[in-house]
Formats: sequence, C-alpha cells, structure tokens
Amino acid sequence: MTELWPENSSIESFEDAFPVQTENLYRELFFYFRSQIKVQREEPAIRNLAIIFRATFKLSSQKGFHAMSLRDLSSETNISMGGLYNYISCKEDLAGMIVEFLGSHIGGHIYQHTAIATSRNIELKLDQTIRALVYTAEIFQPWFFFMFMEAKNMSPGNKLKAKEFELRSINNLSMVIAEYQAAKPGVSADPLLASSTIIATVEAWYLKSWHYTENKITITDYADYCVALTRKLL
Amino acid sequence: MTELWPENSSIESFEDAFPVQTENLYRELFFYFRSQIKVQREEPAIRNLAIIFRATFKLSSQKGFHAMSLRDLSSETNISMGGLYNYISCKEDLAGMIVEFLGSHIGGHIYQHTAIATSRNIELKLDQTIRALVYTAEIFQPWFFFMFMEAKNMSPGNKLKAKEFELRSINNLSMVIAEYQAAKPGVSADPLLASSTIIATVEAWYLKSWHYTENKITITDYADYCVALTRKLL
DNA sequence: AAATAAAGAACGAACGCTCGCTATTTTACA
DNA sequence: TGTAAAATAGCGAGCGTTCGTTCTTTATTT
Repeated sequence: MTELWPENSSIESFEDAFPVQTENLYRELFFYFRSQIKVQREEPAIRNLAIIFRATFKLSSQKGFHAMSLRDLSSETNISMGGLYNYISCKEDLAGMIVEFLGSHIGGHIYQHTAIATSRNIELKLDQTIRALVYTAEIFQPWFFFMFMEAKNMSPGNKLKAKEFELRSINNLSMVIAEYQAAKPGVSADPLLASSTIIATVEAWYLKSWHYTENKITITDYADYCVALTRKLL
Repeated sequence: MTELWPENSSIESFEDAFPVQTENLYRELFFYFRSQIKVQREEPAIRNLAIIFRATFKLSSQKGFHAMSLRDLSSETNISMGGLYNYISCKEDLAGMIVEFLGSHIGGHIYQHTAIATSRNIELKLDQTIRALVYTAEIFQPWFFFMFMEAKNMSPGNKLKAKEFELRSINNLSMVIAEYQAAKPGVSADPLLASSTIIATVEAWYLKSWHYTENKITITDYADYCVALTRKLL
C-alpha cells in the first residue's frame, strides 16, 4: 500500500492516517485521565486500564452497565475491588470516562481528520465522510455500542455529553450533504432525513454487528454500500 | 374518512383496521396473562396493569429497566410493593410480559394484518408493508423502545424472544422486497442490505423520537419518506 | 360474612465503596 | 553494584445501604 488516505479509501489506510492508533489507545487514555487515576506508573496503569475497559465493554454488552457489578468486573479482570478503585473514582465515573474520552478526545479527531483533508473535491469529500463514519464505527465498535446503549441510563452530565456527540455527527454530515447539494443543482433531498437514514445505517453496523458477521458482510462491503446508498438518496 | 386501510393509507385508517385497538390494549393484556395475574376482578386489574406498564416504560426509558427499582415503580404508580406483586411474579417477569405480549400477541397480528391484505398489487404491497412498519412503530413506540434497549439485558429466554421478533420483521420485509424485485426485472439491489437500511430507518423513529418532534417531522411525513426511500433504494 | 385486593414492615442477599494491610517496585546511599 | 528505606500498587474482608421478595395485617368489594 503506497497511496495514503483519502486517495486510498481502505480501512487500513484510514487507520494508518487516523491520529489515535489502536495500539496507543489506552496509553492516550491513561494520559488523558492521569490526574484522576491513582496509579501513576505507566506500565501497570496502561495494562490494567486496557483490561478494565475491555471487560467493561464485554460485561455491559452482555447484561448492561448497571447490572454489571464491580464484583463481576473484579473477577473478569482479576483485579481486586480495591485495585479497581485505583483507576476509577466511582462506578458511574467509569461510564463517564468512556463518554468523555470517546466524545472529546477521539471525537475531536474524527471531524478534524476526515472531511477537511478532502475538501478540494466535494464528491470525494462526501464519499470519504461516509467512509470515515463507517470505519470509526468499526474501529471503535465497543465504544459506540456502549455509548448508544447506556447513554439514557447515565447521569445527566454524561447523558448530555453523549447526546452532543451524536448531534455533532448528524450536523457534520448534514453540512457536507448541504455542500454537496449546493454544488449539484439537480439534487434536492431533505438533508435532515437523508442524514438520519445514513447515520442509522452506520449505527446498524455497530449495533447489530452479529447480523453482518452471520451474513458474511465485510466492513469494506458495508462502506461501499453506505457510499452507494448516499448517492441514491441525494 | 370513508375509505379503509390499505386504500386509505393514513395512520388513522391503519389504527381502525388494526386488530389491537389502543383503548383495548390493557384489556387484551389482562386476558392474555390472566392465569398468572393474582387479581381477577377486571376493573382494578386492567386499570392497574395500564398504570404499571406505562410507569415501567417511563422509568426504564429514563434510567433503564435494571436501574428502576420496584420501590421507584411503587411510588410512580402509587401501588404498594405487595400490590405490585399481585400483577407480576418477579421483576424479570415484568420485562418478560412486555416481550411476550409484543412478540407473540401483537406481533402475530402485525404480519397477518398488513401485507396479506394488499397482496394483489405488489407495488402497493411494498408501500403498505413499509407504512405498516412505521405506523406500528409509532403506535407501540414505548414497547418497541423497551424491547430494543433492554433486550440484551434480559434473561436468555426473553433475549431469544426479542431477537426472533426482530428477525421476523427483517425476514418479512426481505420477502416482500424479493417479491417486488421478481416482478420488476430491472431492479436488483441487495435485499438484505436494503431491508436493514429500511428497518434501521424505521427503528430511528422510535429510538430517537425526540429528534423528530424537535424538527417538527410528523408520522405522516416520516411514513411518506420511508416509502420514497424504499423506492430509491431498490 | 366471605372473598378479594392493597398495604407496608421485615428479611436475606447483593450492592457500591472503604480502609487497614501486604506485596511489589523504585529510590537512595554505601 | 548491593541493600535498606521509601513509595507505590494491589488486596479483600467488612461497612452501611438498597435491592427483590415475602408475609401478615388492613381495607374494600361482593
């Protein structure tokens, strides 16, 4: 692979170009929350944060965050109750960290990174905006799933953050669609309804991932489909 | 309004024709579960079942079913702890009744009622299948929302029922789409991907109802949009 | 008077969370 | 470089509280 994103539109080139690398995810999370995490040594902290968050995603996707007890989390992670509390201030804060990190840190990168890079060609910009939505949905699948499913059960502050994150993705897409429509006079679908269908289709990827793996639909298939869908809609 | 569903495609005519009327909903629910409900006198039973189920939808949409305690439910309904247990056998059973009643009783009617009635004209059949999905999503909004959001947190048995219910709607739509495509040789979109986008769009109506009320999009607008969307997709 | 429905105190289990303690790693000095 | 001291990380029993559930008592309806 010599060409880079966005000229090369594969998920691999997208991942290479994306500011937050999967292998550095929990390193970044550690530094993001360093002031509120009691463990200061990098080596155990990053390792345990990865273990704790992955276990949280697993357990809360199985039975829901509220039904997951900290004793469940303790035995899933092999970290004691007291050990867990070196990384979180309270249970609700664990959900808060997920929302905050996805919303502010990762979300901040998503919109800077994708559309702007391809602004010279509006067709390409629209395509790659859609593709970036699908790819981030894939790369951060457990994060998005958690955010969608648990948002309504969170504290008001965290609930607000989750809602703002979703609205940002809708508005960002609507703007790109409006820009596309301005450049193509013949096209005049309702941008709001169109973007809500597109977003819902992207969301389906991480909400019903079992459905697509069962039917052997790959992320590449799905990204291509979403791009084609968008063209048909507008 | 003289014409009846499906020739008249408004939600009002759909409701008139639908076997389960809103005003009789909790009467039907009472008789469906009569054997396991301790209160046998109709008057208080139907009244309290309506109060209990509506409060369950309200509270669990606010904080999640698991986080809703039976003391929350007791004070929301003004029914004592002991009183609640005259209507449910345990808390999980309350979720089970919702899944069972929506899946078996109401769901049983949905597919018998809609598509078959309009089988003479495949275009009309497709349109009215979509419309029926949107209208039932509207009429039973709290039920569908609950089912979607709480399914993964339920007992294995209830989880299975919820999944079967969703698969039934996907399969039913896929069949109608396949039938439509067979009659229109030029059309050849992937029925699975198309139906998953359509279902996701319908689901968006009851999952993000706040979004559509904020933007003053009515159920009629949305049903029209979904029909148009389907035509564009295939 | 008999039967049914509603009430709410009481129970054991499980919850989030704390805290005194042990184990491990780093630092400081020889 | 080796070792004692200091600092950090991890542990898990136990705290007060709240949970789902039960059961006896009271109120209401037939």
